[in-house]
Amino acid sequence: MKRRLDKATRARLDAQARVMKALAHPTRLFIVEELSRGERCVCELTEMVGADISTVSKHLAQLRVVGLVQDEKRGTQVYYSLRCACALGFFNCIDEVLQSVARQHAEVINA
Amino acid sequence: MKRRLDKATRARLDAQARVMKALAHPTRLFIVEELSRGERCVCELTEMVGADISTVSKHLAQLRVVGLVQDEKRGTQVYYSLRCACALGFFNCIDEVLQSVARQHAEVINA
DNA sequence: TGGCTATTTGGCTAACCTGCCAAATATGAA
DNA sequence: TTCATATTTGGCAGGTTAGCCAAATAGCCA
Repeated sequence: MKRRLDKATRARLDAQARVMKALAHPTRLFIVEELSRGERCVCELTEMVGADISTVSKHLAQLRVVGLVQDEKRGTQVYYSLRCACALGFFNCIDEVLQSVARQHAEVINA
Repeated sequence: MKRRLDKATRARLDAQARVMKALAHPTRLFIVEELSRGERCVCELTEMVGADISTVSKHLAQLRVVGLVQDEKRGTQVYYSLRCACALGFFNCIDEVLQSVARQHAEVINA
C-alpha cells in the first residue's frame, strides 16, 4: 500500500515546519546560539545583533510562540532563555551538511 | 568584551539559515522523512504529496541546492536520496519542543 | 524521426516575511 | 504624578516564497 500525505500527517508536519521556520533566519539562529550560553535580556541581544530593538523583539516573539525560548520579566527588562537545549544539535547537523557540500564542491573543482 | 555579530559570523549564520529554510516547509519535511526510508523518484513523491509535479520538483531542487538530498537520473526518472541522515535528528528535537509546549499548555489549562 | 513519459523551467499571482519607524505599554525612580 | 528606560505592537514598503499552468528538455522505444 502506498504511503500518502494524509490529514493527520499534514497537521504534524505543519507543526514541525512552524518550529523549523522559527529557526530559519540568521538573526534567530544567532540568538539561539547566544542563549545557549545563558539568559540574555532584549537590550543585550539588540546590541549584539545591531538591529532595531523592535526587530529583535519580533524575532524573539517568533522563537517564543513555537516554544524554543521562554521569557521572564524582571524589573523593566525581559530575559530570554533557551527552552530546549537540543536545538543546539541542529547546528551540528547543519554544519555536517555544509561541510559535505564544501567537500563535494572541492571534488568537482579538482576533477 | 562584548560578543557581536561580525561579518564572518554573519556569513556562517546565513549559510546555516539557508539549510534550515530548506527544511522549513511541511512538504519538504515530508520528503526528507520519506527519503529516510530509501530513494524515491519524483513521480512517487508527487503521488504521495498530492501536489503538481512541478511544485514537488521545485521543492526537491531547494533541498538539493543546500545539499540535503542528491539526485541520480536513471532512464527517464530521477531518483532522490538523503545525503545527510543526521537531518532526521531534527525531527526528534522538534518533537521534543512540541511536546514541551503541549505539556506547558496542559499545565496552564489545568491551573 | 516521432511519440511517449518523466522532469525541469519560466511566468504569473497571491500570500507571507523582514525591518524600520512611530506609538503604545510597563516598570521603577524622583 | 511625571520622567526615563525597556519592551512590545501596529503599520507600511520592499522583497521573497508557493503553487499552478504552460512550455521546454531529456531519455526511451518503435
